[in-house]
Amino acid sequence: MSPTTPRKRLPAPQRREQIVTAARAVFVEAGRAGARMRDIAARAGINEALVYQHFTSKDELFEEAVVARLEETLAKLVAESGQPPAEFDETGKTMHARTLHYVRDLLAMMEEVGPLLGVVFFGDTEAAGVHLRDRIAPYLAQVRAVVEANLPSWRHHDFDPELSVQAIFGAAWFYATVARLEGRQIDRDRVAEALTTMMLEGLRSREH
Amino acid sequence: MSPTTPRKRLPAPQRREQIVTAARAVFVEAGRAGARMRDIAARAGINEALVYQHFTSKDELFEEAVVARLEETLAKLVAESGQPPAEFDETGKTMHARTLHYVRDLLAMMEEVGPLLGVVFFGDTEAAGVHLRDRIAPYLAQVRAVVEANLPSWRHHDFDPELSVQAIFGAAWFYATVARLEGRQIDRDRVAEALTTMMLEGLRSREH
Amino acid sequence: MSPTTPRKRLPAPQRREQIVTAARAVFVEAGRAGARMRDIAARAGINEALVYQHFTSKDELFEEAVVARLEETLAKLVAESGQPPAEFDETGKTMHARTLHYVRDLLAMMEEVGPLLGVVFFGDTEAAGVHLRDRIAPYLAQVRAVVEANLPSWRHHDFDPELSVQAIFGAAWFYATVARLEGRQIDRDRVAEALTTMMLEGLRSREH
Amino acid sequence: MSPTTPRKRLPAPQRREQIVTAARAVFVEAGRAGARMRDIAARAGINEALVYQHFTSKDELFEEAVVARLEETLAKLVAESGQPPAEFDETGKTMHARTLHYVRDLLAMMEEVGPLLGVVFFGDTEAAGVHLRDRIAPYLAQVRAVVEANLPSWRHHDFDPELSVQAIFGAAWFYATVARLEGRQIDRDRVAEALTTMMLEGLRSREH
DNA sequence: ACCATCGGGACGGCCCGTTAAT
DNA sequence: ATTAACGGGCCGTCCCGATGGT
Repeated sequence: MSPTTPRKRLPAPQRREQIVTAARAVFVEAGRAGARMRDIAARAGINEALVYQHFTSKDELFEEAVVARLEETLAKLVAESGQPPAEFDETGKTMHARTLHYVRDLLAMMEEVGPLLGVVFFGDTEAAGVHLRDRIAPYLAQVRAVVEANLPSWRHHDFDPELSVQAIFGAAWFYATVARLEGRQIDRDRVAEALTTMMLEGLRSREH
Repeated sequence: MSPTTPRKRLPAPQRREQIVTAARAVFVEAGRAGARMRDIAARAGINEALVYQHFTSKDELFEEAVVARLEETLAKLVAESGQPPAEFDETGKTMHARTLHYVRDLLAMMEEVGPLLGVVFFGDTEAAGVHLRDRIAPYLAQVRAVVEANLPSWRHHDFDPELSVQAIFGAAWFYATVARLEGRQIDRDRVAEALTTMMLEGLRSREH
Repeated sequence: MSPTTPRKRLPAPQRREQIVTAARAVFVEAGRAGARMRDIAARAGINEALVYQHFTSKDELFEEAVVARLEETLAKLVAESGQPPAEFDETGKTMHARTLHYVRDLLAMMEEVGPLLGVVFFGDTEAAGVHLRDRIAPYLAQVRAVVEANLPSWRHHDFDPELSVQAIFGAAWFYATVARLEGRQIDRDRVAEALTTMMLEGLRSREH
Repeated sequence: MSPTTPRKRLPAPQRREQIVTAARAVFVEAGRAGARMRDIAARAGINEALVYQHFTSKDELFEEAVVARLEETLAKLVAESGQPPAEFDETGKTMHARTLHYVRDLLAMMEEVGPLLGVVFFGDTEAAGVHLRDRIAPYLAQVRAVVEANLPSWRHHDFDPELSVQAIFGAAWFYATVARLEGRQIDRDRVAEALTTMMLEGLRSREH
């Protein structure tokens, strides 16, 4: 009906992708259980039965549309994050730059998949636990590993890398979530800079 | 009637509370749409119809069990948070103590109502927006107001109070969520101290 | 709506019975898979959901409405069939009378549950095999046992009791089935007499 | 196309036959309504849509695969059954031989199409009535006619030919059905001989 | 006033029989 | 001969009113 959605006879992979996209939107809007297969089909502009020619169940569709996408994006983020340290970072500028880069990517990712993370975490507690352990925690662990590998290259207080990683992750997630729900756009550069500075330098200043 | 289940006649407020508690648990486990009135009644150990004599609908029950509880707890947190500034905090110790106190309360709160926040935020996008605006954002705003009121009393870099408040809020939320899903306990004192220090002093140290 | 079906608030056992009766009729009319839960509910004059408060699934309903009923009726038939032999039956009159009695009961039973047997046997092959083995064959075996116990009491050719039992069973079944499908009534006395005579005396006469 | 399944272009009649055979098997296994077009296609090793290029509907396929086949086989049975009487059959041997022949053919037929008969009779009552009247009863009538035509040629008691024909038909059907469901093979010669003797001579012996 | 049983409109996930486009 | 598509319907269940007992 709408001219944007080509109505008929798509090759299977395209159709799959289309369905996955529609499903993602509906899952985000209504939650895991609240999402209706009918709505997903409708949003994809197709018949409900057709969905079942590409996915065997709602669960499978959720897996592909939400969980897999979330994982992929996390993987990409982590892949880009960390190189081994260079020489000792006397001024801390390198550290700042690298953290800033990571935080900006993190924010970008959260804009995209933040809702997915929420849907996974707060859709069904049992499933959430499994997903966290199998698909999400490993990436957090990798980021922590990078942080730890970098420890010798800069001057820092004693701190818990795992906690720090989760803190910045959570900060970005929440900030993106609020912005999304308020319909605001994120000024990624500004926010990333602010978060990075806060983390590395702290809010308190020790000189007058 | 059956000898196995001795039915009890409870006064209304008690019954309500019992139902609300059961409902909260089920909403957290299964999400807003995924929660079944059947399960809620079963968990409260009563008949399904009885629920409807105390609450007119699932929505009302959700409101009371999840949203209202969330709001109450937030209100309590905020109420405890901020006094007007004392004299100028030269060493920053006062600031540290007050922040630490807040973060510890925040963590405690998140353990309790973190899941509720998640269920509200990721259950139904439309409702989430409204809840954020009407019931949650105001409290964040109050915290920010306290932060701003305190600004003259300590030495600090230039920073965005709103962002900082959200960052710490998100950090605590995420940390509590992960711990819950992993079945871990939170060492509230340690974590609060670590988060506070990170925020105020930063990770980087400027002296060798 | 119809005055014959009392519309509301039946005690559970009555309701169950009502549903079972309706289900039986629909299963017979449309076959196991062809029967629609909607039609069953409609014929019972109730809502479909109510059916599921008394039976957990279509399969369970089939079991109770068709298989259990079939088994019960078979059990009753068999229970009435065989006493141990009396003294030697010189003229064969006793044997005739007893066989006649059995065949008449058999015919009566077939009018009632013949269709059920058909639905079980030709609804789903796999299930049919199980039902035959577990619920029907035992009764045929019992009848055969009675026949065998009676063997010494009358003068007979050499014959296979099992085959004979199945033959008369099948004959009665088929006859009843045809009559039902043709909308005819069975003249039970006449048919039982004819079948009995045929079995015991044969069609051929050896004297002019 | 795919290397695993070499698709073959079959001439139409072959393809039809292939489909019909598959359909028959599925109809027998699952009943008329329980049979799925998908399963039929799968069993024929072809695509589901292809079925619809040879048969316009499931009903037509049922007609061809089940009803027509049943009718054909019945026709063949009847065609072979009855010659006009020879001279008077004093000893009854000829009658015995001819009956035996018929019963053996009947058994053979039942092994093949017994299930089809069941599916027709117990799939849908309404259709069953029509099929009985139009396609099956006529053959039974023909057999009865043969029996009646032969009446003067042998010495017999007074009996109802129609009932006798149905009795032996039902006996054979039931016996074959039980054997099939129990996974047993039928010893056609022995069973035919036993049934024939039982019918003609009866079970009771009048000499000591 | 509190509680359970009985009852139903509406819809959820899933898929069946069938048609068009290629 | 295949791949893509869909109208409609099935089984099962969900949320919720009435009705009746203690």
